[in-house]
Amino acid sequence: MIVSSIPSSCSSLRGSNGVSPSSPNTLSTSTAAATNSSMSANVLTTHNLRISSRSLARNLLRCSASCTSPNNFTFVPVLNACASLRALEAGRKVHEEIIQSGCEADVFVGSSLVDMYSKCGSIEDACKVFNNMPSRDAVTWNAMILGHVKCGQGQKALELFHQMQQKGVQPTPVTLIGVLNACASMFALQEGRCTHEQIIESGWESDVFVGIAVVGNSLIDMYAKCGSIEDAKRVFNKLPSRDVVSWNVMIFGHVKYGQGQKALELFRQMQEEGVQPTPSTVVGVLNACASVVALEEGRRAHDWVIKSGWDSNVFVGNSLIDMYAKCGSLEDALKVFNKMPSRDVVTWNAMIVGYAIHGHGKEALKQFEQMREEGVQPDDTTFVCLLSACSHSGLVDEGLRFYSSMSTVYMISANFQHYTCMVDLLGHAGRLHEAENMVLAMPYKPQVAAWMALLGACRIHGNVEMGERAAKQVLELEPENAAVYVLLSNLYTATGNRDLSENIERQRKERSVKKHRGRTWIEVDNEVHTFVVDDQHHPQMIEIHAELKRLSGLMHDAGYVPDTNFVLHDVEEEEKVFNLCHHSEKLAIAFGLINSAPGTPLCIRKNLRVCRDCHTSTKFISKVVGRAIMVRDANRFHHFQDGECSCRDYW
DNA sequence: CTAGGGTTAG
Repeated sequence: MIVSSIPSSCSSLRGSNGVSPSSPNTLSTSTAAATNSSMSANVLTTHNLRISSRSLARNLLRCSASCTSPNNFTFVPVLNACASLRALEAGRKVHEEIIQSGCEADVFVGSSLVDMYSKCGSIEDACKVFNNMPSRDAVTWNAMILGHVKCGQGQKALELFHQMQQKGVQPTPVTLIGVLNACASMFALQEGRCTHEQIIESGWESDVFVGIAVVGNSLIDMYAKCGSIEDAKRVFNKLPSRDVVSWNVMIFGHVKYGQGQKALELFRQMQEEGVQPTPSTVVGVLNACASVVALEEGRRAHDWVIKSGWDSNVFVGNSLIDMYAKCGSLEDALKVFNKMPSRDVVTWNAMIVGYAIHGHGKEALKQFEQMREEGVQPDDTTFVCLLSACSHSGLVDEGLRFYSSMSTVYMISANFQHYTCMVDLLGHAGRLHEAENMVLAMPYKPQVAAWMALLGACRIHGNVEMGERAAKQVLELEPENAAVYVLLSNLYTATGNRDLSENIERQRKERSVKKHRGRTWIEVDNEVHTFVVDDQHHPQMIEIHAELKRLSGLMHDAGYVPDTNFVLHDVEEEEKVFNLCHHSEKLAIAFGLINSAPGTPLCIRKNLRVCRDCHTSTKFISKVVGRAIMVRDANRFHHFQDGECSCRDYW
């Protein structure tokens, strides 16, 4: 009956053959579908997101303008369409018509308006509509809560939840999803726990765990994002029915907290249980591969992506680029990039970063030029990527130029990450005073990262006074920051202040600040192996130690002299006597040499920065065994070959 | 009418 109410001028927009996303007629067909409430707006949301929002919005407008008497049933799907296409202006026009037609007071229409405005990025308008509504139901409140979460106002979302309860409106499962998302977005573990308790106490738990996995999944996600993997696991194990999203959030949670291997195990387990993966799963798996340099495992995932036909998915493509770059194969990253049918700004950023971490600054800048030529608008992350590319390659002038053009040409204002990159860039280049001025010039309270970058630069260039200033600032903000003690102690040692160095170590111990353990990963025969400092538990430890002894002899003959003057900054115990076996990196290298075919390059990943001693000894190892060794540390790649390293900025 | 998980940087 709704269809029959559409006047003849709209009939050209009406389609009866469903929706075919690839045909040029999709626009008009689905617009009519949206106008027909019985077909629901889902048809439109699922099929048309790829189509230019402007042209669809035009069609919608044309349609709604020519319909003589639209009612509340016609407005809702039209608002939905505007929301899913982020067509704010079209949405406003529809709003005007709603006011004229007098359906403004309808709860359904009001809720849809709130939803439309918040999805189109105008939370102010959403609030205005909400405040003027004569009656609101749970859906209205939900739309408001979710709207605030999506625009980053988690605190406001929680306040709305409390108001909703005060007004006696019963929360629905969707409310809980919104509240849990709000907690996750603010890393508010306490608040999240309270919500969990509330769910149990209120007896909504039966709904949560039996009827709808979505709330359970949101709980897992909230715990994982707030850093409590243990709680996430507990909820996961209690879920009576797990779906693919339950597994996905677990996989992501583990990757994010440095447990890439565990994430890969979860994925295997998921397959054993016969759960069908989704593109999201692949993204999680590729992230996990990138985090532990599992190149072979990553390639297998890529094969499977192609078989599943997901290679045109932008998220998947972006993750593939990232995985290949972080696993050391820029060639494969570029191949994926070139084959992608559609790219977004993230695709370009990922490629720029790929070049950056490999120390190919010039290529990174070329990639940016190409991006501009193709008319892709850079975002704030693009500039973080570019500035770090300049920093890694010592391109100071270029970095300064990007920094200024960012705000003048691209209208992107500098955030604290950009400042940190600039401090790093200037500091590495030895322009310490300019770097310090950069920190002091930050328009907001300087963050720990900026002071750390300055301290790192002082360590490289041996500026004790400034280093002490920076360290003091960090400790005021984060007294538990172990890296400050390590860097400062190394700075003292490097400048011949042994007493001061020992003193700072003593202070660290007195305040019981624990150093992070150094960890190294290496993939051999499709399997990832992990080593920690002073590892004694590996089944092949005897062979590994024998190999290190052999290497040590060869290196000695080749002229290697260990630098015992330097505190090894990734060892747990204060151990100044040089010992090859301490470093997780050396254990991994020895393991790789024993277990892989001669001539194949070794690719290693560690969680801390490569220290000076590791750097020198790895150079020697690459020389005496004639193997290329690639080490990916916390920030970048170091390519060692025949006793040389491609990276020259620190040593 | 509202509804869970996804890509890049530090």
